[in-house]
Amino acid sequence: MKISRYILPTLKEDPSDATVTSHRLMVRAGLIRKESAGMYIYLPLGLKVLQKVTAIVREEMNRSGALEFLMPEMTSAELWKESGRWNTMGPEMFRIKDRNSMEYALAPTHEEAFTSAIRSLISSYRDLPLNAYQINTKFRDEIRPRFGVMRSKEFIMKDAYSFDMDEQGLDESYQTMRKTYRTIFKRCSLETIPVEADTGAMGGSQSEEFMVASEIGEEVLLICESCGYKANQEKAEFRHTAVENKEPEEPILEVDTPDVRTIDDLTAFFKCGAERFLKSIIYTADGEHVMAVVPGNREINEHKLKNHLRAAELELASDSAVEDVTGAPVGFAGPVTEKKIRMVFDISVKDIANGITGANKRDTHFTGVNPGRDFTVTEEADITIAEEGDPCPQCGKAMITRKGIEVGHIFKLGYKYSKSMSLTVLDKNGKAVNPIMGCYGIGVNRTMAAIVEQHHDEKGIVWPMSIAPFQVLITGIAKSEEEIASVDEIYSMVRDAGIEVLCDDRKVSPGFKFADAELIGIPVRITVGKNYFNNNELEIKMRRTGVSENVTKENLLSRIREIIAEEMDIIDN
RNA sequence: CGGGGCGUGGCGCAGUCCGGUAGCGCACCUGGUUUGGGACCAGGGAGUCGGAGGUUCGAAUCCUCUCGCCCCGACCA
Repeated sequence: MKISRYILPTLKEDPSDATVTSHRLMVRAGLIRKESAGMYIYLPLGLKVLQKVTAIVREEMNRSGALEFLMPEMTSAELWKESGRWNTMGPEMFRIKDRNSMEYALAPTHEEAFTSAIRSLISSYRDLPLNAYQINTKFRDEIRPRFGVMRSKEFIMKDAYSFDMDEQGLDESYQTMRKTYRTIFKRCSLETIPVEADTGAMGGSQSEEFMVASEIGEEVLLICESCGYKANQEKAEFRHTAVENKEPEEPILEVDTPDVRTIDDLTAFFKCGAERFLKSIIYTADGEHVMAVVPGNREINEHKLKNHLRAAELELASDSAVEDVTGAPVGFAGPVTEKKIRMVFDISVKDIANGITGANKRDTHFTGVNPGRDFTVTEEADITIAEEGDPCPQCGKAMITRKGIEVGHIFKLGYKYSKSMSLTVLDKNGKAVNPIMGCYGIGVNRTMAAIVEQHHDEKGIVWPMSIAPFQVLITGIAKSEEEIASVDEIYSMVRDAGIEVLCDDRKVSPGFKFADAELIGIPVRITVGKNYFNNNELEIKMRRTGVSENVTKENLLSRIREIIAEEMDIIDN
């Protein structure tokens, strides 16, 4: 391909709306253009990269034995009603109607669609195990799309769904996908960290997310460098050490605390550490009010709380609801009360001695509050967020935190969909049983953006050979007609050898071409200029290392093939 | 949805406070000179100043409403 016949709108200046490196570089290098908020156009160069990523995903999925499908993007409301998600999916799902008022969803995911499709295709245990997948667009009405294609309203996902006869089979399918994912990301030259993930309240027993460590990541990971425990903060546990030698109990006292509501206010007022307070927050879980009580120095992990409560919806109670429930304005709630409200205590609450808590009365707190004596720990669970430095749940060593971009997710679904949608096969005894399912997703566009995050320098993108839009860029610096013909001859030779090559034949200055070459990041650059016209020397320069070498025209092809093989080798090993 | 910011040729911005009929850089077109690290000269095309309404002799500028976009928080690949 010649650039003179290509659309390659590179930009010298950063787009004003791009805040992260991958977004900035993808726009500047002419890979993508914004169509509107959360929707992007892939220009020819960007599409090539996307196709390379897609090809790797497809190859590895096929190698794992999975079968590729292509599902409709418009999924009928009936499907979603069967599983119950028509109501629970909420505003994130785009819903549309046809002229006959038939309702559809623009698929945000395809569990229902695949379960339904497979239901009509299989009937015997002999058909299992089965892993069905597709590479297709997903639509999600994101609250806030951002970071370019990293989080968009429309994106390409590889989604796979496994069907097995039993848990052991599911585990095998899950482990196969786990391995496949590691291979896929490795082939994309993307370093990922698999972490334990939240499985949610709706069932599902095991789940891992594949994270790319990055400062712009929207996920927080807790990592134990000692034993290798890795988990998403939503899920991460930490070891609670029981306090020995508690202080002697003091009497409970009512204290006037005018307008002292927050933990910061309280520590200033009482001149003591935040851990002494019993932070009591009122939530609404599926319509029921719940008081969550945690030590004042810790944050509530709403995922853990939601899972513990087995709630579908969990949100902070409104100010008026708090007043109804506690009899006091927000800021004065506490577990010492006659009121009937469900309370969930973090497992470390029972160790607090002579604590301070709201008195459920305006401008009033209790001091000297002791669990067991002043209130009963009725319901106990781990409901706080693990933080940097907390002891690892496995080995007790201090954990560190990292930010991560989630590029893949594998999940043991269990029977949720096979049961709710009546997917059955006959087992060996002729009895109808529900297969057990797993689901496995990779964000393809996000993977592409994550690769740019991991492979760039101050001049631009540095594509790994495996997903580069072209393997080789020829930069022609020709003046006369003869020289132009000469560049063209080199280009034809490389192209005809089956090498993916882009030729910069534009009539612009060399510096301009070199700067663009670095911006778009094609791994190998061949400069055809005066050294070639005069001395038969072609310069090969590697984008990744900056190392250059000279070859003759005769040796060019063999040397390029060698370099491509070497670069692919680096990725594989 | 809450908080903050921004909408001016394709892109990046100035002009807005203090009203006088739109400008700069990049990109684009023509001609010429250059060209192994983002060349130069000359000429040129391109903007309902996000939209609607209002105030005014006169609005990019002031007022009202509205739409869009970006950033910070709760969802997710």
